[in-house]
Amino acid sequence: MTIAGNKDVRVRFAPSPTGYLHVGGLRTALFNYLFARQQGGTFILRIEDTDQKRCVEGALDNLISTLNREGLHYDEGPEKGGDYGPYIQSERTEIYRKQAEELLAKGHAYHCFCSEERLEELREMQRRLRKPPMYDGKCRTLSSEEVSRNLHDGIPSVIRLKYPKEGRVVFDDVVRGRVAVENDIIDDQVLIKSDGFPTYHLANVVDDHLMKISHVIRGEEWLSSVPKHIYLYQAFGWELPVFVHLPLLLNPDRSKLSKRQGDVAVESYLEKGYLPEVIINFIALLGWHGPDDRELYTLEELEKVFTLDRINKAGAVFDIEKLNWMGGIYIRKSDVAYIADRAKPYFEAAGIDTGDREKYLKVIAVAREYVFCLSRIVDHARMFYGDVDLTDEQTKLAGEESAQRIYAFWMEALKKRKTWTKDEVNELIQQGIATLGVKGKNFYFPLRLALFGNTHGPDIPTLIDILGTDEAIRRMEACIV
RNA sequence: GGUCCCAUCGUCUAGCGGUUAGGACGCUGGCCUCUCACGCCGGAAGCCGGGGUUCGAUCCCCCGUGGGACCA
Repeated sequence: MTIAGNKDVRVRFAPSPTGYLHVGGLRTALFNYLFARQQGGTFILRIEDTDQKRCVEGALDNLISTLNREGLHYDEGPEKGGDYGPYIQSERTEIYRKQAEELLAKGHAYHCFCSEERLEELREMQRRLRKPPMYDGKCRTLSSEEVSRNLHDGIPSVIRLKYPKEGRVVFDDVVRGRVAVENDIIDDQVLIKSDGFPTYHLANVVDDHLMKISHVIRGEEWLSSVPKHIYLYQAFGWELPVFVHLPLLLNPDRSKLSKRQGDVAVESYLEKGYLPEVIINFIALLGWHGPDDRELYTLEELEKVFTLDRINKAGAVFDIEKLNWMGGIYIRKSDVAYIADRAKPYFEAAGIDTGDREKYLKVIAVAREYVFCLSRIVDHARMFYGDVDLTDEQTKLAGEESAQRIYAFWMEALKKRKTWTKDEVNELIQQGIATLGVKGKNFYFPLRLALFGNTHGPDIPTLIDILGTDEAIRRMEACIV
């Protein structure tokens, strides 16, 4: 199972196209991808859109583009193709129908003609009796004559799994170990709905088999439906895949990560300018940990070291604080030009002209020190472009007599030359302090205010270097009362 | 309600019978520094509870408690 170069390893990420990619989904996709790459296997994308109610226009394109932006390129799937297509379940309904027929013929499934009303009443009664809500098997024993008559009469029906009422299932999960479930608590799951579409359970098992999926790596929420799946595999006479149920991603209150409690769409993190590689790195560490204390990994590095046996069992809270920390690390450690290019759209959106490349790079080098995502860089960069806006209080500070003397000194000094190195500016600072008799904050704050619009920020030589001598003079002039 | 899963600092986690229980985020003290940010150094903070097994349990078993998921 851990032999590299295993061509038989075929895994899939099988999301529903509900409009956006959930971070939990991305984590599942990532682990599938990493396992495939680490093993030299195949990573497949399959779209589970049999629940038409949940499908959203444009969701598929969005899904694919997000996966691509995150670097999780699949080997087989929609648009790309492969030997086991189609990879969209709604295009495979004929297959499921045939498989359901087979189950019917083998006596592992049956037609159920119970109305929605009866089912509702049944549930209501079970609720009152504090019994687990499940189908009572009324149509299990229908004679073939009754079935064909009902079918002929056009009574709406579904096809249900004829799940055994006795015994127990025992199966192995790579993460959980051995799991045992009593059969009597398992419902006669609907396989084909009245609209002819299959349910998740049927489509999933059929596709996993036909697509030769070797390892089913998915979220823990599916663990409790494994017995039904196993029964299906056995009913068809198919070999079982290896099950790998991943721990859930959790909200801060430890419930399953949901839209209710913050952003869960990968796209929205991307929009905010979290680097794609940050999201991958961060999410890889939710439920998985490398062999040492390392926290920073590129996708390629993860591909090398990822193993299933280091997956954790317990759910993991999605901690935005730590994501932010990691975001900041990447923004500071990456190449300035790379960050500059990535940040450009945010500057354009803010109406800032980044045409002066040299200046822009200097701005980015400074502004990135303060942020954890690209969209925020602009907030720390806009003062280098356009005019400085001072509050009343700041204007008052700049208008003080000592501040005015400082400006006069600098305007006079800077005029002497076109360009100044940082060292030369530092010399000027020393001169200024000496001649004006002002030092420390009293010297620097008015300066930073005039040049930058804030008493906190980069050092003076850096500010003058970025702005250029002329602009620096102009800005101080603007502060002269 | 039933079933299943889970349980180490607030959070992410290392640990696979004997460790001063390690790392990271966050918090915090200090250093750097004109300020902020970065960076660096230090600190506080954890084995859910009770029984076993064992010379010895964070680790293995059972029960409880708590949390979660699924079923509708």
